[in-house]
Amino acid sequence: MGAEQPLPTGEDDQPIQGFLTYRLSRVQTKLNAQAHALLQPHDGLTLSKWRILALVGAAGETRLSDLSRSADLDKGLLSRNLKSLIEDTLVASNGDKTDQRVQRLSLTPKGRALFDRVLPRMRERQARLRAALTVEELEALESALPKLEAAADWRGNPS
Amino acid sequence: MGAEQPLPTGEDDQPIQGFLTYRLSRVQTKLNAQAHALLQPHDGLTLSKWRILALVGAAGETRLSDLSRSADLDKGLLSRNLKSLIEDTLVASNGDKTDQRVQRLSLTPKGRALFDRVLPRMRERQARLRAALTVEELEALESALPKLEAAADWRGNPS
DNA sequence: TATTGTTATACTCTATAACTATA
DNA sequence: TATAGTTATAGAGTATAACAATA
Repeated sequence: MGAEQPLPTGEDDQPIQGFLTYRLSRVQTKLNAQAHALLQPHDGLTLSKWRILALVGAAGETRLSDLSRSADLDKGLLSRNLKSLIEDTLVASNGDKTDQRVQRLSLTPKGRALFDRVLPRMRERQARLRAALTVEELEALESALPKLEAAADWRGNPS
Repeated sequence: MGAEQPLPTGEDDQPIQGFLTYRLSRVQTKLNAQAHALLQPHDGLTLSKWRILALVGAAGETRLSDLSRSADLDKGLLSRNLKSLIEDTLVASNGDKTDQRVQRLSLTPKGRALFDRVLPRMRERQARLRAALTVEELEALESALPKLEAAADWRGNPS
């Protein structure tokens, strides 16, 4: 067991409300509620469904395994949400001729119409969120997020 | 602004993967998984339970309605988690003499011991997350989060 | 009437894994 | 053996609201 250097915390008595993760979580909760409120009037879209709809729409044509890899989404979640989107005739699923395991996914006209109706609202949301920040904050945020994502892999020493 | 074309991946229409909220959500998912992994070995604490335990621990003595207000937590969530914490004899609940609706909450010795055991690990986590960022990123993040929280109140124009 | 706290309902999300059918 | 995708399960978070007891 190597002696580890204590990390410079600087704020050793910080209460839990001050934890970065606590405040991130609060913001995330509010952002989710906002997304829910914006999406709900549109065919009862959930955030997951909207994201999948948008990913399929952006890809033009894709498949479940590609979405799972590129967007780092669970394939079970994808499968269940896609099933629902297909039942609502928002997404079309067509068998691939050369690989019969594969379903080729694309938006139906109805799905495309929904996508085109919702996207501007979600873009406006993004624009408003960005507008609430200074350029410096925005840039720092963009560079900080992948670092936090990487640091979230730490799992502690099994002491 | 001209008419926007929802092209597959143009330059001025940012794909959904680039949305700030999308990336925040990814980070949040990983942070939650990290917290879960760190807490799980300690009496199967969930993140909610840990937070409530920590809030009670920090307050010394408090009550459900105070926690709900100060930490902006749902009282149903609080009640259910507290019930479980009380069953595990981690939190003590004592009736208030002057107001019989109120339960006064505090940590039991067992709860205090768990708190004291877990807190250093969670502090180290915070320190590591902070250490992954530059001072500028950290400061920008701290000033950006409340702004995002406020901007998340926007609900769109009912067009 | 308002507040404190409990409980019920219902849905979503996350994680895991068993399972099939193809390749 | 590996991959594509489905399905089941279970736990956790979230939102809403009905409800009882007390103030």
